[in-house]
Amino acid sequence: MDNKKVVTRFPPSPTGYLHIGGARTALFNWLFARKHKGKFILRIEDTDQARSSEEATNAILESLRWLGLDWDEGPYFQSRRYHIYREYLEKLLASGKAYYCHCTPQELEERRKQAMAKGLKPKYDGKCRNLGLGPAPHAVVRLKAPQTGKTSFNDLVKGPISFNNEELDDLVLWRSDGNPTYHLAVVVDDITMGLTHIIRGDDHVNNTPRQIMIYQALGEPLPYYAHVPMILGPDRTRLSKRHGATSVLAYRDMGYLPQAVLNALARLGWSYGDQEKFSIDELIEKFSLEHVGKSPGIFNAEKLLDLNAQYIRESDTGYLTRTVIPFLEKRGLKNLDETKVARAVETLKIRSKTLDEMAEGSLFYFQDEISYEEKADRKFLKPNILGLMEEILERLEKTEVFSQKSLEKVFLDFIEEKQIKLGKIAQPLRVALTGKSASPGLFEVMEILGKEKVLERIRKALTHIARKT
RNA sequence: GGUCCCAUCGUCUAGCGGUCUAGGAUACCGGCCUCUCACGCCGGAGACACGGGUUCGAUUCCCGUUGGGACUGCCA
Repeated sequence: MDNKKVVTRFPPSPTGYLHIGGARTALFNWLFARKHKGKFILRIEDTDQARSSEEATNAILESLRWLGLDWDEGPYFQSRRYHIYREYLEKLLASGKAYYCHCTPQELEERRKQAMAKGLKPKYDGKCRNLGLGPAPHAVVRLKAPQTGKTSFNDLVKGPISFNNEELDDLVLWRSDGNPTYHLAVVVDDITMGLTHIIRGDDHVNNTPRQIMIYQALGEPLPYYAHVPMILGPDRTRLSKRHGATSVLAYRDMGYLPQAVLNALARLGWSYGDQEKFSIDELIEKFSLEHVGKSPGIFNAEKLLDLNAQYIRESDTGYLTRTVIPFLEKRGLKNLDETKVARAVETLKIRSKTLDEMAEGSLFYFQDEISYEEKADRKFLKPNILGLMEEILERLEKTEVFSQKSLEKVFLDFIEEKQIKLGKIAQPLRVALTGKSASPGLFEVMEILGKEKVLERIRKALTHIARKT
């Protein structure tokens, strides 16, 4: 097995969107496969007909694509592979490793209760185990599991794990409705697809001995197991919808960059010394199961936000421009001039934590009319500034070249003459031009807005202030 | 309840017996820079759950306690 090509998989069940935890499992499998030049398979586990949906499948595929986690094979759908599971089931039946069980769910429920009442384990009591029953309308097929001894495996992240077989019971392999159960389908798929490494959430640790028993009953070699700790919500319970934004697509829609999400996910549970930032290539190069931690972690949304801000700061302006445009359009802006968007992006890169924030912060560049933030209006657009503003308007009217450099000169000369601080005039002007008290640098704003727009907005502010007197 | 897993700053984590008066990141608090907001820089506060061993020496190894999580389905 050691010299065999590595094969990993991501097997979501399409019962909902892809959440952070699932995405991390997918990422680890993907990284491990890429690192070892192996194969990464996508498999949709839709044996639960009632809960599976096509929308969920599509959302999962879209999430993986957005993250850039490409698969080499699949997506396979378990619902289309029943003949294979059936074939393996027959093998087990033929070899006496599995048997038909005629107990009804109600009977089982009853006996489970009784066992609990007596303080015994609520497991299947093995009633039909040696009855030699055949198929029947509501029969299920169970694995004839070993009842003594131990089932052990060496987990690649947790180390040796062992279970007493007395703890386990004869699990159902085939349901009375004619469908395979999860355990059978998983094991048969993993065998037939040639899986070498099973990297999954540690909520599966307890399932592992059952699955190992199926491998053994089938006489198949075991894969390596690596159980990654769960991701918890802030209340330390398993991450779920209750914890707010947990879906990958939600982060996309909030204006996160896929690299930032990937980076954050990788660092949740895995580490490489003190390094915090990794490019995809670096992740592939440096990822290893040995450095995956054993303890569960809480998803740190603040840190992701900061990482996102860093990636935005460092991203190529052209790329940011293309990705921010949908966020501007979402705000009703049409026919955007890409060159102008790029210039706006250039000024907002270092002050935006998300693309959504960037879009919000750049609205004033594109709107015909801006509105003043109430507080900013009250604080800076006061009558006492009228004089200075009129004077600077005059100078700007006379300024031919509206470049940052020349504008800066105009202002420096102006404050020198007037013996005032730049802030004195800069803040009121900022509000006049952007509507806000915080914005990119005044001169870059003016350059991008252009002379015409700048003059227009200053004049508008002047009438606005005049009305207050 | 039973089984299994886990336990370093609020959070993510480094640490694989002495290098630890425990390092980084984030968030928080000061300061500097400055036309605002950011960025950047400097500084601050903040953790080895507890109790036994093993050892010359434990954050690191073993056991127990406590705490947390997962599983306990004809769901995956």
